[in-house]
Amino acid sequence: MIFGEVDNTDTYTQVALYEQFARIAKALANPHRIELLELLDQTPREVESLARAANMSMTTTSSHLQVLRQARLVASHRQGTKIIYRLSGEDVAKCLASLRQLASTHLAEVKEILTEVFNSDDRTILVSHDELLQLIENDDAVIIDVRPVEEYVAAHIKGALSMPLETINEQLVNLDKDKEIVAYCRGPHCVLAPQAMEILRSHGFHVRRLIDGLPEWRMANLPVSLGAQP
Amino acid sequence: MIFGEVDNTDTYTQVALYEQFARIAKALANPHRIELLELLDQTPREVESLARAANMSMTTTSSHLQVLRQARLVASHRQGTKIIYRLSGEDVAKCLASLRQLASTHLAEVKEILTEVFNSDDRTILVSHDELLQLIENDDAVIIDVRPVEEYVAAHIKGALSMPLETINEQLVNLDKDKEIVAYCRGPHCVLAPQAMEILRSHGFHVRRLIDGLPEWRMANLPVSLGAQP
DNA sequence: TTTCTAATCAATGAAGTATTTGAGTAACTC
DNA sequence: GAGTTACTCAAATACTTCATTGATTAGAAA
Repeated sequence: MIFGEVDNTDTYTQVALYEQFARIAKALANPHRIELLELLDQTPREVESLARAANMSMTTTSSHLQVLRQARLVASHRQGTKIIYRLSGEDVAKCLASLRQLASTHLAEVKEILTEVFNSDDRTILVSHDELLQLIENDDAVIIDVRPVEEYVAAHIKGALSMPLETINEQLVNLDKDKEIVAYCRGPHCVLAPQAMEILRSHGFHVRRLIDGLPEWRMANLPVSLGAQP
Repeated sequence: MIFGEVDNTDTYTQVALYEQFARIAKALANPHRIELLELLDQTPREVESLARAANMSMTTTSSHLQVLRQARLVASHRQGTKIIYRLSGEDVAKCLASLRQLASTHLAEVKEILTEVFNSDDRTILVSHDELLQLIENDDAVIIDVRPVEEYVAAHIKGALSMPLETINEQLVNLDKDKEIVAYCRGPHCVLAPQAMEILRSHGFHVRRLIDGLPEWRMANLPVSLGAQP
């Protein structure tokens, strides 16, 4: 065994590994695909639903999904005429979270957006998992899920009401002004809950917000319910 | 305040955030840049050293470093005529690790390479952090660092000998055949230590390997020494 | 000052990506 | 079997990325 040969072989091997790592990153290297992954982290769903939620054409959505599938970030199965896509594992969501974290600690642009949209988020307004659990147990607050109904139906925090941002104005009458409200949405960087808070506040409600979103709650093995609102 | 307006603003905001997350992923989406980051995770170093280690031209290396810097994954400072690059934070290495993990659990290509190169890695051959600490304390093993000298000088496991792969054949005479040997390199997917093991085994040594590499050891706050070998 | 070293910049062509349009296919309904 | 739904595939186009070439800059040394 000649030394040089081994060295070459293993240099190629190392490069092949770097290529595979980069392959995953390439699949993540597009804003639309990031959005698709975050949508799939809420619940598995068909192409049409993803296309609508991400505001893209079916063909474009489909081709992005192919890219994600080739990188093994998503998997799919057929259900009648529909094809249901899902994240291929929990580690995909973890990697996404790690990307988000990098962006929010290092990129000035992200910090700027965060202070702008989440400006109202001082300590006293963010609710931790533990605190929300307490509130649920003591029935001390109304918890509202401001994501689209479809996502609420797939999974929501136990006891939460569905109050999608699109229809929140019509549902305000059902809310008790004397009770504290806790809103939540898709995750720590989702703009739905902050926007809902603004609307509710302008109507005189006292509202706080969960520190992250449903996927994090689910991953922490905290109580989740399925199905539509009674 | 009209509802539609707010919705639009915040849709744009959300898209802007996805763009920033994708910006980080784009910077990671190239095998050479992954390699540069792994090299920088060993130790900060100048462009020429990176170019040599990654087997690229200075110009190409420099331009990849610009891409990494624009995504704030690396930072740099001048030292005389040289410009020293470094990772911009610990979370960069963590994100890389998360990418590697994704690739090794989901990509068949990676699994294949891993079983091929790391085939000799059954349980009994991998040494954990705890076990290596024991071995160091009891002086029960010779620990060898098979990375290039430059990286050994920057930081190495306390008590380890520098035995770079390139010169390992000449250094074999210094090794005690009756003592156990533990090799380590840049990380869990670095091919240096597995290759060193093969060479040592073919010469009749009993050798095992650390489960990961120096960066992980350092991050775990385990004992590290600096400087050249006495 | 001139000269050297280390690194960046600017321009090019080749290769790869994203989106649209239009055609094609699998499964279900009637 | 005809028609519909939900999706994928193929070709065309505009755009981006990569490596290479040669030129340029900042700082150190002579």
